[in-house]
Amino acid sequence: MVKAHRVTIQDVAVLSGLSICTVSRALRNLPNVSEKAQVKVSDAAAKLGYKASSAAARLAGGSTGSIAIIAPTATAWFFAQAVEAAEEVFGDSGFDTVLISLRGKSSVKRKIFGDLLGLSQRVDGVLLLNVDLSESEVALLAASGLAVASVGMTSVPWDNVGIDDELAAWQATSHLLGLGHWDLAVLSGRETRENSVLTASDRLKGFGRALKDHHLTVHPDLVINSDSTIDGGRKAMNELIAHRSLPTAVFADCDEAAFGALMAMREHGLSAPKNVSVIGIDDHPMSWFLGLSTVAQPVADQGAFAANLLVERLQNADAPNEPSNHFLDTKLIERKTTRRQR
Amino acid sequence: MVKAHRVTIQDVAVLSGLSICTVSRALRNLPNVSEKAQVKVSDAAAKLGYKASSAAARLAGGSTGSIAIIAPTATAWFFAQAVEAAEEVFGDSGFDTVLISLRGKSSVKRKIFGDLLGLSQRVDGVLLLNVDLSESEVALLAASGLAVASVGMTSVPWDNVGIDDELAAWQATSHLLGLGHWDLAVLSGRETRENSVLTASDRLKGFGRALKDHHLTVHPDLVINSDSTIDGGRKAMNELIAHRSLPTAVFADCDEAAFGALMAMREHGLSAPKNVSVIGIDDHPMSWFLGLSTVAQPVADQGAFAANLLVERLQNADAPNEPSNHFLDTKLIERKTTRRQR
DNA sequence: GCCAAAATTGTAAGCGCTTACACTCTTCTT
DNA sequence: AAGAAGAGTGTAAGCGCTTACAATTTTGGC
Repeated sequence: MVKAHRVTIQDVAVLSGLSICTVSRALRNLPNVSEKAQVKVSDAAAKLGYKASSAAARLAGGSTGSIAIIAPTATAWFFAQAVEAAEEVFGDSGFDTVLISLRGKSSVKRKIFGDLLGLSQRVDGVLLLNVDLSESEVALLAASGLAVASVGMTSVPWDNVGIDDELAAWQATSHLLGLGHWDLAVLSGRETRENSVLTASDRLKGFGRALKDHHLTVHPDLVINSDSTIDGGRKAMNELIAHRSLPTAVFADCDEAAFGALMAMREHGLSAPKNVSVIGIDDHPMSWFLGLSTVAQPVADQGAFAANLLVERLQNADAPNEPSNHFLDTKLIERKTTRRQR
Repeated sequence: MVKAHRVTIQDVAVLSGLSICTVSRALRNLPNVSEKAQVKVSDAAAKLGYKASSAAARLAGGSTGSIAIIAPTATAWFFAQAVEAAEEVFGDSGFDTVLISLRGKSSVKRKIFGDLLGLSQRVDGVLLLNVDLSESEVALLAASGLAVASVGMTSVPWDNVGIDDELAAWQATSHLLGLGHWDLAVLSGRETRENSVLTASDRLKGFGRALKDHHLTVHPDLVINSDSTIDGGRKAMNELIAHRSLPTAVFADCDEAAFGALMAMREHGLSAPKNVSVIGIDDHPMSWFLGLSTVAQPVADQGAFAANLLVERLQNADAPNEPSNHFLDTKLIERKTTRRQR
């Protein structure tokens, strides 16, 4: 048996009786290739099971065949869902997915932006999931030559998919207000300059707008910073219970934080909706079980949608249409952790 | 301003006054480089901010600087945790992480193994998370030239980290038995030939062994196949409730399935431990909240540990010590979903 | 039918790195 | 002190692909 030799473009060229150059063009569907040649090449490539070496392609100035997903974390429910959905789209389109989790470390983000050239050497595009970027970082990325798309980011010069975070928060808060609550606290995702969940500020805005609609104002003491995790929600709620006056209702800006809040309440012998009404955003699979009222959002859809936009950009780099911004619908789901305030 | 030109090894060579070749060797810490040269090169590289092009390196026969993580899914709690922990280790060691989620699709696995050569062209190593491999696939991988490590896989010719799944299941089951239950059902992760959670069969074994220790036998009707997800557990439990006689206790082989089981019970007006005692494995963050008895396992630790082993192999390819197999400890956590059977 | 323009195909020069091999100095031997 | 062995360094040939640009063939107009 002959030594396993990688099938190269050369082999395809020989088998199809054409030059390497023509093969290269045919394989990439470039113009100026006759149909005959096109067919011959695809046949030969198929017969040989040829797959271009992404390393060689990249080195010569072509594409790498991989896309990076950058997310604040890969463990939170939202991100795990979105990452997997996007990975599926990328995989089906023949791209490798490079996962980069910021893990709350500004150092990771700094490393990436400090070596954007390096990144662009290794991937063709970047999918950002709720990454809090400074203006200069946005500019850098936009100028990097990388294709970019994002989930949950607004006013950004590339395709974006998300929900209307302000509206979602407004829906949740209005639900509480409609139930007669007027003493509300909010567990709001941390918004550090460094890296955080961008949606948090919009959600806080929505909370504020709902209050305003009811001629109420936001009391700073009742805006609690909270990591968007179960533990974060728990700590935030504990703080609220321990150090501040207990409101009659709490809006957590994601379900996991709401879970944590419920936990904290339980630890203090409190429960929802008896002592405090609680509502979240997400419709996490556990929410139904816990009876958590929430505002549902399609998560996997967002990831897949954005991934598709990115792939399309990559595949027809020639059609430079405007960056688009898509909003997916959210829906209030009333369950058992919220009830009318007497 | 001069056009941004990638800093190449050539630049480093010129600045350090040495040949490209020496620079290349120095940068990779190969032998036969004088200390003087070593210093000059690192200085020059640092000053220039030089980073080798992984594409060029790979093409020339060097390493790619990336590692693939292959997991049955990226959304399940266990995998999300392990993936992130491993990604952190890889990132800190300068490797890119390529995420490949099988998503229960045998086609994905087939694609990978059908083009292992292609994979080995794109990554230096592979971290397998509970991937159910056939013997031939194991052989292929082992022969692929890729460095391999895994989590939760046994009798495999590469480094592995896991828990003693059989023991964990035994602990959970024994707890139930010790409480006086003898009519037990098990929600067991699906073990299709294609791709599934490998640990499932070991956990089933542990369940069986515990029964045997108590001179009981496993009743096939009470072994329910279940996806290792909330929804899977829910369906499995629904099936159990609807079509089979209700046991006094249920062992779910992961916490998420246990959550689903609890949900199903709730839907039928049942609750744990009143009607049925329920125990899982994992110690998911929600388990405490739900009072779920379980067997805790360190998840991020497993991912990080295995990732470190892999990185070490990659970094000293010269020291070919035996593949090692590490077991991390598990611990029974008794909470409120299990109680003594009267 | 003849010639310019357009369409197609081929040639060859890299992309930035690794590595076999040749070469130049140092060290030890004896 | 001459020669062998070894350490350190350089030369040059690729790795498999893309892409100017040159060469060739086809097309179309008159």
